[in-house]
Order: sequence, then structure tokens, then C-alpha cells
Amino acid sequence: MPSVRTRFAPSPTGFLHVGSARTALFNWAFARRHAGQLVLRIEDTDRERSTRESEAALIEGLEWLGIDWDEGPHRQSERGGDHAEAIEALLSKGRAYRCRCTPDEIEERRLAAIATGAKWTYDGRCRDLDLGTDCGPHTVRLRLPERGALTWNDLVFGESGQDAREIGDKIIRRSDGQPLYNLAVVVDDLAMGITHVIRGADHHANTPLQIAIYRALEREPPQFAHVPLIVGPGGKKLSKRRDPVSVQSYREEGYLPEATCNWLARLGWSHGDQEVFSREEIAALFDLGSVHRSSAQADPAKLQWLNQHYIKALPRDALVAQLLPFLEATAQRKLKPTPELEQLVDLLRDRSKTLADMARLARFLVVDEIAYDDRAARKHLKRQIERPLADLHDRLSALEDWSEAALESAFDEVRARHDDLPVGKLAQPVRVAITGTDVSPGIFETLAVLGKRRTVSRLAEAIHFLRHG
RNA sequence: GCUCCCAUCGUCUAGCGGUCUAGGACGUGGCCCUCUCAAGGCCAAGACACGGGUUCGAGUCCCGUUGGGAGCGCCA
Repeated sequence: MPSVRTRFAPSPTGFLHVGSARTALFNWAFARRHAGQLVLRIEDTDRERSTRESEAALIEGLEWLGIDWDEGPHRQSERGGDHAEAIEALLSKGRAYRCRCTPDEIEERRLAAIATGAKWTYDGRCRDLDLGTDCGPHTVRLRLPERGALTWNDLVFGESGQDAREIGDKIIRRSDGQPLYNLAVVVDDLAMGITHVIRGADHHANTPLQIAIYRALEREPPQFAHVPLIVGPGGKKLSKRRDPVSVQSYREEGYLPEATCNWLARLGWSHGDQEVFSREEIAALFDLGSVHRSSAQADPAKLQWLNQHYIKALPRDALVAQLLPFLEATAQRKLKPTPELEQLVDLLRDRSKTLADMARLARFLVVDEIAYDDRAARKHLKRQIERPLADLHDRLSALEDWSEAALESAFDEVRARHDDLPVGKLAQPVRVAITGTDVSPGIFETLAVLGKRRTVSRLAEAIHFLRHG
């Protein structure tokens, strides 16, 4: 068995959360870095909330990010036998005991304890009753030592731990016979030979109990590394309503997986001053020692910058392929790559933070009818431009050579005939006429891409618009 | 409330007792370029939360305060 086995163990109760995605990325990178393996385990023991749909979404998210795993997906729900066996073993060795206290009784005693100022841990009422299977509805609790440090050396947080007495005897099996999370993870991590548990810092406080379970099972705990949480604006917890929390939402907004990975990797981890990391570099350079201990705020602006960086670097074919779905959505029809589209995409790289941006800017090329943006039309399609525009229309209709250079000289001629009209004064109205907006790549490049037929007809439409509104 | 954790520019971070008049990146502002928008180039503003120690010397070590976070489930 390889010396390193990590695991990613999400619960399938929604989409792939950015925090989970980063945990997955770190597990993946750590495994790859050490020539180890990554195991995928779906923690679906909460039957109420787990669905196959979200399991599929989880997997789709991982695949999109380019995070591959070596084993699984295992499902925790299919491992009930192991869990039950472990609990029986603990019971028979006296490391666990049956407890028939009901939730109501416990709540009552808890409140009473807190009222006197004491702090509450389970009071051990059933601890030494030696209850058998015939004791009626009951849970099973782990018998913790009276005291004793439950410590570990966290690969991110350093020496960590808590005393057993702070925790109290915790339930490891529900009265319906189902094992609890903390028991199940330990049994599964053991069964799967996990050597390094890399997970969100929200589990840091669970770890002492898990250490206690490992000891009760008389097994060595793995190494633990807790990675800080990703938080939203103002350092507040990410909110589903306010913040984009799923990687799917980033995908839908037109972020590239490379950019998303890079962004996630730099949230809580760094490698000197380096900002740009390919997936391969992440896998080659990732180390837990450089993971920060404080939580990180997700900064969308930095993701945008990274995304544009990767858009600029992506080979043309790949970029067109990635763009197509976004373009089809905005054009409302099926599309195929064309030489014109490929040219335009190259012109748009420097102007797009996301694929959605790029689709918006490329729309004029793939739709038959453009609509004028109100503000742009009011500003640039004014009465006094009618004559120069009409002149340009006629000049371009007669143009044989539809090259950027030829277009530029045509513009120059027309401008000269109209009191040396400045380039911008002509370019902006033309831009609105052919794209509907006052934003596009250079005007000659744009016209060259659009082609003669459509340029001429859109100019005619603009002139009509100027004359008749 | 209790337990635990964290704390460098607005944000992500470098820093692992002297090399720090604290470095980089994003973002922001200005200038250049310019037919629009970008991209690009140049420049700038911007941080060691606070208070005590330890030390010849502290962003770096210790303690407290403040501020944030996590956990305290028959959820995962």
C-alpha cells in the first residue's frame, strides 16, 4: 500500500461547495505530491438529506475541476456492517455501553446543570449499569477515560487536543441502530487505510473524540491536517443566499476550471510570491506546512483576474469550444465554430473576464437581428452623422478588398469628405450600427470579422433608423 | 455561557528574533497608449489590532485585552 492515502468525504446534500472543493483539491494535491492515492467516499448516512442527484453533482464538480481519484466512490451507507461490528467489539470489550437516557431526560438534566453554573457533559447515569440488549430502546455511548489528554500533532495547527473529561461519553450509535458520524468516519478511514485526514477546520473540534475512538479500537490514528474555512465578505460565513457557494455557479458564470483551481489553491495556501499555478504545479508544490491557520475570504475580483489570465493563454480551439455553450445560450440557437468566430475570439481575449462576458461581446456576430443599446444609440446615432454614415455605406458597398487596411482607407476618404471628421466620431456610430453597443474590438478588425454583406446591411438599417426612428 | 482556534495593506499572502525605512499579487487612484472597451507600460496610496512583558534587539517568542471563527446533536 502506498505511504500516502488521502480521502475526500463529502456528504451529498447539495452541490459541491467551494470550501469542499478546496479540501478536495488539497487532498488531491497532497496525494499526487507524495505519489499516493486519493479515495472518494460519499458520507450519505444522513438518509434524510442525502440524494443521488447531489452525489452526481459532486462528482460532476470534481471532474470539471480536474480532480481525479484513485478509489471509490465508496458509500458510507453501504458500510453499515463494519460500523455495527466495530460497535459490538467496543461493547464487548467494555469500551462502550448501552444508555437508555432519552433526549428529553438529557435535556432536562443539561438545563439543570447549566442553571447551577456547571458545564454539561453526559453525566454518566447509565455508565456502570451494564445494560444488556434487553434494556429497551437505547443508544450506545463510548466510555471515555476519566481523564487523559486526547492529543495529536496537527499538520496545520500543530499540537492540538483536549482532555477526555471535557468531552464526556458521546453517543456512537443511535437508538435506531444507525452509527453516528464520528464512529463511522473512524471505522471507514481505518478500513480504507487512510494515512492523512485533510479536512475543514470545522472538524478540528471533533478530532479529540475521534482520537478516543481510535484508542478504544486499539488502532493508530492517521495524521490530521485541518485546513481553515473559506468565508465570505466581511469574514462572515459564506451564505447560500448572498454568495456563490457552489463550484457549479462559477462554472455557469463562465469561469475556467484552471482558474477556479488556481484561485482555490491560493486561498489559505501559498508558495512564496507565486500567484499563478497550473494544476500540475499545484500537485508538484503543495505542502501542508504552508497552509495558513486563519480563514480566508473568497475574493471574486482575484478569480476574475485569474480567469482572464487563463482565457488569454488558452489555445484558440479550446477557447472556442469552451465559449460555444455560452454563445449558444445568448444567441438562442445551435452554433458551430467558424473562421470568423475564431478571429473574433482572439480579439475578445483581452476584453473578457469570463466566458459569459465573451459571449456577450461576440453576440453581434452570431445573431441576425441586433438591438441597439438605448444609451449607446442616444449618444452616437445622432442626426448629424446620417450623411457621413450614408457616404460610408456607399463607399463600403463598392469596396472590393475587405481587409482592415482597405477599410481604414475607406474610412479616411469618408472622413476627409466630411470636414475631416475625427476617427472616433465615425467609429462610434458605426460600432453601434453593427454591434448595437459602443463597446467592441478595434473598428476595422470588427468590420473585417463581420464581413461585407452584414456590415453594409447593418449600416443601411442604422441610416433608416436615423431617418425614421 | 463553556471549550478550542485564529489575528501583517480593502482582499489573498511573503515573513519562520537582527537582512523590514515590512516584499508580492488582486483591487483602488493617477499618468502614458488610444476610434470605444479592454489589454499593456509606468507611478502612487495602502498593513504588522491594542497593552504589557522576554531580549542588546520583536511583525517574528510569552501573557492579557479586543475583535473574528469553530465546536458544545440520537447532523455530517
